[in-house]
Amino acid sequence: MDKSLKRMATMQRMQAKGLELFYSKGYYNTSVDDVLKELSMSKGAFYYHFDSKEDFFIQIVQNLLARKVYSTLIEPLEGHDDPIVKISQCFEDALETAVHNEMDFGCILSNFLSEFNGRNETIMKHLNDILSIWEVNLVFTLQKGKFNGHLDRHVDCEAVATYLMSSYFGIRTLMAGTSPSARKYRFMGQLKQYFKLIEAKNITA
Amino acid sequence: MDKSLKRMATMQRMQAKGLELFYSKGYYNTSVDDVLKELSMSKGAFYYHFDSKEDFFIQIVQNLLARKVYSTLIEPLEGHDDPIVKISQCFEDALETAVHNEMDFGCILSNFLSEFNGRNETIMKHLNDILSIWEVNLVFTLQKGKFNGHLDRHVDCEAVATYLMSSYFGIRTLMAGTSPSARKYRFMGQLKQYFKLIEAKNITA
DNA sequence: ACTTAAACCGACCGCTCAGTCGGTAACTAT
DNA sequence: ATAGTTACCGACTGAGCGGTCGGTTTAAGT
Repeated sequence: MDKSLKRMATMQRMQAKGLELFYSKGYYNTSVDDVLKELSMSKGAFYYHFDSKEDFFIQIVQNLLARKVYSTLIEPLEGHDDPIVKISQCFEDALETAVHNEMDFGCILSNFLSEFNGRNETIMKHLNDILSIWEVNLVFTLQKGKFNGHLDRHVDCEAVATYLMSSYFGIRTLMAGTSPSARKYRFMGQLKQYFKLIEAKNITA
Repeated sequence: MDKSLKRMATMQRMQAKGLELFYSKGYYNTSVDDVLKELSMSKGAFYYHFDSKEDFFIQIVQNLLARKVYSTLIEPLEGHDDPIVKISQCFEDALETAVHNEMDFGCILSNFLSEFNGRNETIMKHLNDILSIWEVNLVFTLQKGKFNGHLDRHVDCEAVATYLMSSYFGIRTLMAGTSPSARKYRFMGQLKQYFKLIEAKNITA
């Protein structure tokens, strides 16, 4: 399955730089030549490894974005602890990287969803795949939390997942504007208020 | 202040079609010729009325987007009734138009914020102006609600506004993907749960 | 009828972009 | 050494873009 190591290494380099530029300048606003210039490589090298700009992007989505979303937004939720604590921490960490202008992979996903929506069916399909993996895992984590007695029995896990994803994507759009760290602080405060609603009620002392 | 009526009418037509195309295909993915083709007009007409594509877009933002955001997201909040009821209804209405694939101006704003972030300072400034007008009015509405006894005294109005804007922008990104009406339903349910947190507590019966 | 200016036309320019192609260097197998 | 394959080079093509400009139409004023 692994082609020659050299090939893999080159493709990795190209994809990493590609993601960086596509994220910061947008897909349609980044030319293949922009990527190649930063890598001091030639058109020939690019089209030797990839069929087209679109193919290049899709491979980036599958090889880099999907893995990173998994490792930053899904993996941290594993285990049997209180899902509220883990989701809070997970969002906190993700938004903190966003404050420092590093690549926040949830934000990347959200940006690309906006950029390709209604413009490129093929790419949207791949992005929506990642989105639904996140959604499924969030729902699963919440259900497990309910089963383990961390969440209130009446909680609608699908709805909570939708709401959490919404607020996360939205705060990233807002933070891109002005005063990101103040907005992050306010957001996390309200998120924790919201979490109080769905945590298990200690009706019996 | 009003130039000749003909001039105004033509510019209006161009701007309306421009917004429609920029919204559905994105700014960078829509050429001036695309707009002109749909209007059966010529390059000359376009550059007679507008300095550049960017100038054209900024005028659209100021003349159409700003007004529409105001009339759909801000004006409905006026008055002295319970802000929770009004904000709920306002979001409900905006998301309903979104379900039917009509132009939802909050969504347009959110999309453009994503598209121009880090790519065009000038345009971002105009978009952020609209955003902060919305924010200021939300905060004001909430504070008034607190004063009128509809909201709990301990509510942090800035934080609630940030949280509301986040969730609204986010749900629009999500709804663009799959099953918009199911997501809208789940979202509104959780939003109403959240509102229970900030409404005035009837501690005294 | 003549003048004038606003409104509009569309060929054209310079440039950027995705993608092509004939060539070459480096490595590997025999 | 030779042949074949992989990896890479960079000039080039053709389409599409934003923007220009000389010219034409329309309508109002006199």
